[in-house]
Amino acid sequence: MELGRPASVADRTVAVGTSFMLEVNASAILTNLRSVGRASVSSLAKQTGLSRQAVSRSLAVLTSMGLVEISAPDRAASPAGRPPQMVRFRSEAGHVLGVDVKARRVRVAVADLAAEIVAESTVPLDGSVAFAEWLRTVVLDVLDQAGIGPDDVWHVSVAAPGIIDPATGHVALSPGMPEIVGDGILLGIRSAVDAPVYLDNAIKLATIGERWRGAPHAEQSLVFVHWGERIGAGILIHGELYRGASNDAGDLGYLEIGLPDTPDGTDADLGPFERSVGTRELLRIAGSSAERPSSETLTLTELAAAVCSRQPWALSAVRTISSRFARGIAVLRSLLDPEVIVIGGDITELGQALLDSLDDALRFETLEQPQLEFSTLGADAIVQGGIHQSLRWVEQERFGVTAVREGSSAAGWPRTP
Amino acid sequence: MELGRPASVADRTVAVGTSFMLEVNASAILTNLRSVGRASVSSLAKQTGLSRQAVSRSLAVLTSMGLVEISAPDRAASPAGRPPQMVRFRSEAGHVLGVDVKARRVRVAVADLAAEIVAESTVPLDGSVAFAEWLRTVVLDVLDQAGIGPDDVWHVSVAAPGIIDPATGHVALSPGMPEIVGDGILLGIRSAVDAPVYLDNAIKLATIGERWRGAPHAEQSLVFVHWGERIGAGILIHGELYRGASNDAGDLGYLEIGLPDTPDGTDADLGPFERSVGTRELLRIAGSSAERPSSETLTLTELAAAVCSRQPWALSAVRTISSRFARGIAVLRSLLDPEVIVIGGDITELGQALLDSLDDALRFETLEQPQLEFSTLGADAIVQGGIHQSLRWVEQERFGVTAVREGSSAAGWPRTP
DNA sequence: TTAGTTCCGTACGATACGTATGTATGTTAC
DNA sequence: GTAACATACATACGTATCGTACGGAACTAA
Repeated sequence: MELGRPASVADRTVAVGTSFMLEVNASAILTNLRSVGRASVSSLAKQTGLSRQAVSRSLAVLTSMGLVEISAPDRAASPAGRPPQMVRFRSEAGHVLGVDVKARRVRVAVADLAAEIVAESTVPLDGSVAFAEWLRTVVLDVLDQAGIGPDDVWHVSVAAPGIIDPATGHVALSPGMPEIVGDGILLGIRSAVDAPVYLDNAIKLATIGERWRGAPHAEQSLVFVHWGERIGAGILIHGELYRGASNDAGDLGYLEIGLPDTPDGTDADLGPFERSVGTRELLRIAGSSAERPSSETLTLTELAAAVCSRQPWALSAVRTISSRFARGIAVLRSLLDPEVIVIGGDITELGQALLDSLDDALRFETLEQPQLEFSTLGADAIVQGGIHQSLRWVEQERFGVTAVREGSSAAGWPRTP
Repeated sequence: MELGRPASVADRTVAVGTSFMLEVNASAILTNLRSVGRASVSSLAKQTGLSRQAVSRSLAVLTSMGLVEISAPDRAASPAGRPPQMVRFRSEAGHVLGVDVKARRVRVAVADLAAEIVAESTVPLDGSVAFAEWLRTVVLDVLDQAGIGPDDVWHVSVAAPGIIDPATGHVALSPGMPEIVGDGILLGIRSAVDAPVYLDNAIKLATIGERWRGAPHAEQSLVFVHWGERIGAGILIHGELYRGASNDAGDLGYLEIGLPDTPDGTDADLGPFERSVGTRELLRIAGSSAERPSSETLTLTELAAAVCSRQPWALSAVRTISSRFARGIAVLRSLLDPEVIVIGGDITELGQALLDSLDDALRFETLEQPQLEFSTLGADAIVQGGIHQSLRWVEQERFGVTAVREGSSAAGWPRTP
């Protein structure tokens, strides 16, 4: 279930039989075709450096696997001469699911192999029925909506809040959703579809989503910070999610860097950094300002409105919290030096004023600072990250070249008897 | 020169011609043989899953390349039957250089392809002659001592202090060694041997060395902290060195986490963290202790002796600095969560007392803390890291399977006409 | 000396690749 | 409308690799 490649000595790829070459070439051709969508045989031959015959052979295999399709000749493709038959990647050959489980609702998206979302559904949680059983019906409903059967799903990625071991999919802790602790999600999904399931923390998958759809210019390193009452981060390094030794990397909330803190005993459920820069502290600072006209409990949306109308007391609170958060960014910068830091979570309600304020606070840092952005995907990032994660699995396990050892070819490729 | 693999779509490996299979298999066999040293043809066949003929064919190619050698039959290898001819990896077929340039001396080590050091030399710097020219003679001397010629060197890795761009090998800044700024090192090495040269910051290569020889149990993530007057770190993630967007990741010295600092203006050449926990501050704290008998300027060696004899004033200073450093470790932990943190640099003179003191300071952290170790390699780590880096280049570029495209096979493998 | 075991070498069929040649199907010029 | 041209497709042939099969070589043990 883990996507990392072991690459040990024993697992080194060995070519046993000439059919291995076909496998290698078909995989290369498929990759090429997927990147362009439609192409002629000749253009594929030119791209890969193979002869047209070799390309044709590979395409025959791919056609029999249902992955490509030969469509009508297209005279527009080459101005003179016989018009080439076009080859198309059958992105409808398989589908993947991205699932976002939250305390109040579950969101499921079905995407084809070109990452195009073909069906999507957000369903409020129904507490009257067992979670696994309920999840099963939600998934089956979306599949029905997409017009595909359970067998058409190749891989599922699920995001949920809490502490999750992605190797097993076991949910160890989920303060906001006790019903998912254990293997309830896994069981629910597996009862609906017969495909590998990847289950991970929501922030991790959101990070993948941001890298992929939100900030694709961050090739190598990206940090996604979820900034709300709680604060957590996902770290992408070398284009891969980095989890750390205890599956705990990016635990910004418990960062302790000498910032002002609440008195002992208050907000003990939060970490030091959360107590200092989380939205709860922000609302406390802004709400208790002497200049503020009202004295009712302040909400984030009200604060955002006040910031928007440039109320001094609101701007002042944002500046205070920004300067504290900037200290955290500076620490992140000196240790990790990421290309981009993407900020998501409730705090983004504050809009450009917050970004400006952060930039001001970081202006005095000596080191070159990373690019700072708000998430452009918002809540979508999680589902998108799941889809991307699943498609990466498909690429590696079903489209990738398999290590042929001791005659046991891996799944996906047909044996030529 | 960069070892990372681009793996773009266009560069995807394509099998053009059946000789590709031989290449794949020979590479796999070579890897296998390298891991065991000596093996019979049959055992290699069993290991790789290939037929004996295929193994023999590959071995013939490898023999013609000079990489393997068929030695006398060994009756001990199989108790009954005809004794097998043994195949040996010719680790003397090529050599790599690890070079450690420091302000006062240069250290050069020659290693064979089995990473065995065959010659080593540490030469004090000679300021009377141009640096590049001097480096050239040092390198040639060591090669002479190893009994090999310049053509037998396949790759060189050089470590130097300062800000270095490993992509170009250009030294941008080196406060302690102005003579190496620019391309002096590159020119000196290249005038001695005709091989690719990798030039990087010393801490980075030390990190690789620690991972490889010092703490090989840290498979995935390791942070090497150089702790002296200055403080810097190298970060290994996913088994790879992580540099960050500005080639600046792990810049611990400029970490600012609210620790006690010197008054403004003092030690302006150091960063905040260095001013707070570096050896200069340690000696200042210990030296100004009222309990200390002498009032002369304290050296680290004297302090280490005092710690060893359990002088209260020395232990107290170590405790103070440890608790500050532990704060930095905690930050590192919450952001990066590495498996192991290896500490090197002058501070290791203090020995076990420092480690104990750090453990005490970290005991109260809520999160599970990473394993804390002293470097077992010391100054050797840099040269060892260089050798490892070079051998990795050799593996990828000369032993690895090359993407065969448009008939242009990569270097190393013979064309079969 | 003989049986058993293991290794080495050659022969054969299968498969994939590239090159070469011929055929099919379009556009363009007259 | 027909000829010339350009491109794509299809078939045939030679090359190289692999695996399997079989016979000879070398050594041990009875």
